[in-house]
Amino acid sequence: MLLGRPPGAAFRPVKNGNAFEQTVERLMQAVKLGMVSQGERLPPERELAEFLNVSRVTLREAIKALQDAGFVESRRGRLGGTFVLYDTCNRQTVDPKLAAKIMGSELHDALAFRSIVEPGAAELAANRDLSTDERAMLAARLHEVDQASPDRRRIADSRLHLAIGELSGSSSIATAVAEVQVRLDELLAAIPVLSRNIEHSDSQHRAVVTAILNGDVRRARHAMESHVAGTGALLKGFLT
Amino acid sequence: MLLGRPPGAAFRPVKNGNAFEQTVERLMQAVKLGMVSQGERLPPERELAEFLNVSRVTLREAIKALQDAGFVESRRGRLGGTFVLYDTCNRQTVDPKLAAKIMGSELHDALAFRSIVEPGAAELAANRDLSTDERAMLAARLHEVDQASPDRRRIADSRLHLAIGELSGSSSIATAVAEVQVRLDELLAAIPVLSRNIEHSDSQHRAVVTAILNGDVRRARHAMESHVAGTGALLKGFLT
DNA sequence: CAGATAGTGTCTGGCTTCAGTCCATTCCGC
DNA sequence: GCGGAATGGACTGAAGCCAGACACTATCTG
Repeated sequence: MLLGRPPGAAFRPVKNGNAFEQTVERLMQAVKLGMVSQGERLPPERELAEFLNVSRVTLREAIKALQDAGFVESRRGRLGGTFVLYDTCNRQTVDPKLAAKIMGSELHDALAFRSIVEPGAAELAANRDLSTDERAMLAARLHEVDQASPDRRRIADSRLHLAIGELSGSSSIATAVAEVQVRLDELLAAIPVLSRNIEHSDSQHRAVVTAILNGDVRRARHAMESHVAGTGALLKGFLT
Repeated sequence: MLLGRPPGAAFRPVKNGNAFEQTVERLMQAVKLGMVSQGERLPPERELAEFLNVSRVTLREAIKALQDAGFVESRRGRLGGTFVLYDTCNRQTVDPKLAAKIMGSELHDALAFRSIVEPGAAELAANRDLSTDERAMLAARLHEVDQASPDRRRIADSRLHLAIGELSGSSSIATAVAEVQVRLDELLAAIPVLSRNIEHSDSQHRAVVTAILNGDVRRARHAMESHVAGTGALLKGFLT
């Protein structure tokens, strides 16, 4: 695998892999990041296929794979659909080999990207006029993290960050936040759950959410900057 | 085209279209944004196909399409390759219908994304230890914009922004900047070339580049923020 | 009980895309 | 000049993916 210098953004890949694998991965992510939770139903196949821009056959093959792996279950009939059985807590922690592989610039890049995207999302969210529902949803996500048992903490954290992405009001930003979460998820799950770290992280979460709810743009950005810098440093420290 | 509510980032498309069209578009972009300029040669087909993650057949079909359209020319032999004939200055300006269509949230989203990504890129670039070559390259890009004739201005502007993206040191950020440029390119090309606007934009470009070269992180971000806010407002004003 | 409805499950024919192989052309170094 | 190297050009068989039609099942509504 001896490639020459990598090309710039001009000739980056047009696609990432085959449709089937991509679809499986996307669905797994939706479960692992808590975008759909245990017991919930996925959209009907026809809709989902359209969303993912994939044929129904391909989508069904992907779902079949998840069924075989025991993650989802499909039922027919009017109230049928595909339901999430286990959202993957109790995941095995990342193996050091993988971590080392990823370390080589992948991690650095992901963290840099995050340090731009997430504070931006917080800023945009703080700058918007949030509806009552949106405010309630954000508060609920924060509360989930606060109350989460250790094995559900990671997923609750994801959901909070994802929510802030959505509240930015820009679907591109929301997508970017989701992408960041996916890239870092496994590594973040490997950080040992020390109460010291958790308290710190929780207080930063609170600061971010409070600033957003108060429409304090500068503080929202700044709080999120500290937060991602903090967990970034933790990650780098833990993986070296 | 009556879709229900759009799904969140969870079920965003796995791919955007067929490989052939995507490839054509990617190559066109590389030309239109000045990533490869007039007279320059594309990488050899075998490499390029690997970069784009597309089979050589597909790539060749795409190149064939560009040949038929008269944008590139291929020559065989040891010093052969595929050469760019015309980088598309003298493009027709955007038709108002398209603009109106795009206006509906697409423009808003693109500008929001840009307002996060480009200042972030400037900040990261300012924060890096740039090599002599990199510093020279950045200065050269700035000079190109300054000196550009009206019909080459858009392309020079793109190249400057793209360069800052690359200098961020994060390939994800570089990609995001490229994506933003692609999304806004046609619209930006439609802004009338008033010397008032140009001077203002130029002085902002200078401020950004100076701050980056001086390693002044805060000023770099701030200057870029003003710049994108400015052209954003100009765009919205012009298209309504 | 008899549709109507909203889902999953199955099949088919055809287009797209792929990896691999070999050919043709041009230039370089000896 | 002559052989090697670097490129574009052409072909093939297999695999992937698609749109669409049809079948099945469970629930709701009258």
